[in-house]
Amino acid sequence: MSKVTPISGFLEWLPAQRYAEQMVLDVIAEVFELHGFEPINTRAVEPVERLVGKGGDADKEIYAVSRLAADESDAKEAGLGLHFDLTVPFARYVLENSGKLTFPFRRYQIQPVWRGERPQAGRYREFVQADIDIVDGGELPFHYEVELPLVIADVFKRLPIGDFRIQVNNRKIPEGFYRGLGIDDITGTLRIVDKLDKIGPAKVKELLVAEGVSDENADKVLALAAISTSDSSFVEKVRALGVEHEILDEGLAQLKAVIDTAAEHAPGLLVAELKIARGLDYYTGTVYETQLVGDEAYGSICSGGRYDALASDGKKTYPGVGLSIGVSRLLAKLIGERGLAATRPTPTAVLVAVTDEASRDESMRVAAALRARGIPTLVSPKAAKFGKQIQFADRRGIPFVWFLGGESDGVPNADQVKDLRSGDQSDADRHTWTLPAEDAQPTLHLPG
RNA sequence: GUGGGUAUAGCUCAGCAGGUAGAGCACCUGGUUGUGGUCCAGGAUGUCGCGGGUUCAAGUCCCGUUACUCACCCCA
Repeated sequence: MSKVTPISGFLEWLPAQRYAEQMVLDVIAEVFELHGFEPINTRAVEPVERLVGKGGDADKEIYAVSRLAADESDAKEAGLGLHFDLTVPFARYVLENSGKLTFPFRRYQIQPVWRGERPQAGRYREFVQADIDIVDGGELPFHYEVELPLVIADVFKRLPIGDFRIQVNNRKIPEGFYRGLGIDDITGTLRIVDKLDKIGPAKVKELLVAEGVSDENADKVLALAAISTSDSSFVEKVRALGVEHEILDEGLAQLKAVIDTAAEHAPGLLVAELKIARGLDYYTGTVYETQLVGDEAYGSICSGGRYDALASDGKKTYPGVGLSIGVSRLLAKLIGERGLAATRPTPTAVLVAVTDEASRDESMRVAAALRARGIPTLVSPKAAKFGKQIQFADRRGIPFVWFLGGESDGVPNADQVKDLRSGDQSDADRHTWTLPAEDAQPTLHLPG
């Protein structure tokens, strides 16, 4: 083999970083469960035909999976591809298990997904998503669209990720608004408006006019997109633009409900942002997008929305609403750049020193006693000088070193434990000694 | 898929008018004969991404190639 090199777009952490990531994942799962979501996992592959056409123009990003030794008989089987999100497999899962699931079904799912696109900052070819979705057969009550962002807000509030902002819009607002203006190409218009942050209002207007939108209407489209409020005052601002349409009314009422409820349960975290569009194909109601404050250009770290037809078996349609946390993107920023870390870099709390190889058995007994009481413990690999053994622990971030008492003149001495941070060393009993509270359960912290 | 940048020690990088490779950090040993972090003194380390060309001589110039990276598209 030649030189080992990283593969672009595939993120791998060092142990301390992975440890922090794991703690984040634990918090996410825990909060999802607090909100009544049940865990599922789906296989990594789906038939290619189920994948294509389901994710906008994701087709060209799908990784195909085949055996190296595949021959013609294999070619007759359905081609397999790695899933590029968790929604498509979930939809399939719902259909496959519809008889065994109870609806409305609330599930969470934390898994890697794969997209064969060109990587760049915050974009990977393999990344982890943490999804929650609520799906029902036939009709899905609107109130779930209010509930979901509150779950996400709860997750983020429990993580030291700094300030964040969940932006919410409702697809019915631009749709109704555009229809009220007489614009028919809803998706095309949205697609152009979606570029607002990148190219600015002047360019957007140019593109709109080029698409046949009148100068006056283009201004109104831009005026709508400019509306951003943290309370329900956006309703009056939209009204002030003087456009009337039934769908617009519905959208405004729904978005108002989301924002009003959020004002009570997650004050300041949700913003009505009428320019966001999201996944142009299948979203039909509320859409969400989340930015880290100060890193808005980094991209959304949590997105989703309402779709009327998550899945359909021909007879029955399953509408759903879901949100997906881009765990890899979020952590590449927080762990990779902002230094988010656990309060110690390793799960190990104690290194039991080995005085000499003859007493290694005794060191192992100490370790067993500590482990039995839930204290992560490692026995020193070598009976090196104590200075070396302390250094071994220190370099790994193991906070405590345990020394056997041994005996002098036939009288046993007490074991001792040393706290490497303070240098304090004192007698300790292997059957009763416990970690200080702050060491018993490492937590996440963000420097600065 | 399109366009730009980079590629030298484990890491961050320097090197140039073409003349057989350097710094800092990290690492190892000792000072410190069983208690770390500091300090001092020593020490090891490179197919200079790969292939070809020009040249007496190429890390340095030219061509190609691969990988990484940034941006566009789109998205978590």
